[in-house]
Amino acid sequence: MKRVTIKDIAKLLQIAPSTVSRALADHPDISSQTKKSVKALAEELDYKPNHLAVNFRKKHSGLIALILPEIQMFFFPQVIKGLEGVIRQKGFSLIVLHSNNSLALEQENIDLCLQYPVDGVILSLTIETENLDHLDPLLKSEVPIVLYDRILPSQLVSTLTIDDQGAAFQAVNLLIEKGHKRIIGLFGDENLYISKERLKGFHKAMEAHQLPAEQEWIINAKPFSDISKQLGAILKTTPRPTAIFAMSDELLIGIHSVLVQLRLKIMKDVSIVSISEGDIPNLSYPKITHLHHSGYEVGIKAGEMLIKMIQTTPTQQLHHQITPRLVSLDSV
Amino acid sequence: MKRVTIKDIAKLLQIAPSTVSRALADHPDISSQTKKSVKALAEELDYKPNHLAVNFRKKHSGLIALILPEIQMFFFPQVIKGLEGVIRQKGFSLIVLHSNNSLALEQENIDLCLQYPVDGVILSLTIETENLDHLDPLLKSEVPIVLYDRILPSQLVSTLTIDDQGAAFQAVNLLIEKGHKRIIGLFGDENLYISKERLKGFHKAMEAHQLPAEQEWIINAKPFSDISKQLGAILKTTPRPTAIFAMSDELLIGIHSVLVQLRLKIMKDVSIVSISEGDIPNLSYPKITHLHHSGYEVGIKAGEMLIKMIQTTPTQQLHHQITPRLVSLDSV
DNA sequence: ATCGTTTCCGCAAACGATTGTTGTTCAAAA
DNA sequence: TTTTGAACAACAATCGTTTGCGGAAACGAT
Repeated sequence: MKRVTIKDIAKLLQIAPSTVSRALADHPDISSQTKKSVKALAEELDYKPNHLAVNFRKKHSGLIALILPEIQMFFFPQVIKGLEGVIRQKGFSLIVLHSNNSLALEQENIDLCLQYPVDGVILSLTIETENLDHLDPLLKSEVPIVLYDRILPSQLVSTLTIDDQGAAFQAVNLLIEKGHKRIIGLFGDENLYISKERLKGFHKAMEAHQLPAEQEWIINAKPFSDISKQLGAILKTTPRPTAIFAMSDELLIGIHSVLVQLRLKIMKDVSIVSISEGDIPNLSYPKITHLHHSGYEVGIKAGEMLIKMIQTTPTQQLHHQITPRLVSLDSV
Repeated sequence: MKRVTIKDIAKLLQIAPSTVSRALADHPDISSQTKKSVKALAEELDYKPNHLAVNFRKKHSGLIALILPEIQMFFFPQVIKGLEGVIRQKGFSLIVLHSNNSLALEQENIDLCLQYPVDGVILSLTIETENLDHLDPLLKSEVPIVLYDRILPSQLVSTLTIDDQGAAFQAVNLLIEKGHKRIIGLFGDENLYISKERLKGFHKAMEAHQLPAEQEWIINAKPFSDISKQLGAILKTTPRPTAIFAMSDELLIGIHSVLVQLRLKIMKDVSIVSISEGDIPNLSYPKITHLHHSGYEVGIKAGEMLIKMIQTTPTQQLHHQITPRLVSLDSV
């Protein structure tokens, strides 16, 4: 079925297409009489403007790209949820691109963004990404970029992070204040800026209390790898570590099966503090004390930042840091 | 920075834009000489065709919409991963829409799909959706639709499901064959077709072995609700049920904290079989025997079905059912 | 009666690429 | 020499919408 166009309406009403367009847009040049009849007919014919044409004419796509390095279970769905809401409300649509932790794919995704072109990009970097050179084409085309979570510090693009160092510091500090001295640190891939920052926070907290950092108690997990062997081995040493800090939900889940296996009880045998999206800590028993890193909040904020950048010209780079909230539950 | 257009190339080469277009497309009407020089210059100027213009002209957007009723943690990310891969490979992009389990929003999302218009829709229904009437406009515009997972049976659109009844039957049957007679059933929202089907499978298995179905042992959980109280209460009755069937990962996770709380051991005290995406069962200890419902596979298949529909005309409705594989681990 | 001002609307160009049609050139066949 | 037909490329229309500009009509003010 052919769809109704502005021309159809114009022909039926014996007026010019331009008039129809303006009437629909409530242009002041058009009499309220004309507007009324145009709108009535548009309604009747169920006229829907053709985005393809509008976007072409207006030279923007109404598309915002979210480029993900990997599909995480816990964080990413919440980011999407937050982002989608903000974006749709402002009349944009969200397109999702997946880099699969490959720099080459990330590159390819950026090319795609340029071809559309999308109106903005929200980007979390792959493990392989070591600099931001490949963003140059986007920058040159003045496509706003928000880098979040897995970032590299830069003044050329906007960035959105949580206070990674601070969060890790706070978590570990809490454990130490509760009397723990032998603390295991579970981190993500060691090449990630975010892992480095959180590791720094870990070390800072230890140093602040003059505690030695046991190198063997720091685990850097590759994505999707099984940490149970490493963690199990450490938990069998004597004297046994009494607390674990986990920098993500993925790692937190990994802890569970190890503890059950070794018949260790959370809280009684081992205290845990994590940086988490929030669902998993509440589904555990006992519930896990954590620093709440809300993907939902990140999604919303990222969307807001990007839209602000799109709507202001010349584009200004924004930098925002979310302070994670300590959620004290039952694991410490 | 202004981007290079076909006209620019034409002007520089003193030829017509149409010639440039055809040269780039390897049209036989163009001499290889011309083609070579055009391609060389295009390369040099880093010419990228403007999707906005191409799509407008060709009357398709290259967009495929994924409409989700809710953002699940385990299933949905894998679907995206599979889908994104297939789709990008065929030159489409994925846009994600979220209905938040509201029929009104689903409706709105469908409108959006029409306005673009997208080239195809992959849809999982909300809890509130009771019929497919609101898909009519899409159907009339001949936009291919693949309904997956949360479907309603229909001949008007393509459908992709797993053998829900069979999976549940197999799971429960396994438990019964291992000697269990008192089995708890954990299901999703009772209005969902998918819950009904799996419940049917549950009952069929019970009936096949002449076991009574205890109505009180069937739990229908609303999305995101806390099942621990209900489940905890049932597990405290005597004689205690000895096995649990969970129809999803979300429910499976819920079981864990209850069991830890009641100091019940998986396998020793309570056997478990679930229908799962696969990650959670392997992260448990002991690992959970489950019927593997691969989101990744669903994503890929859905993408393939949709693309086949897009590329064949007139559009034919496809119906496919994935048979979940039993993964025997340590929980039975 | 004349000159501004409004008010309202149409004309036509434009966005960038694609494509049906027409035209030119050149060489081979008649 | 004329005809025929490849081979190649230009012309122009087109997709649906927006927008700068110009112009007609109507009205009030001088």
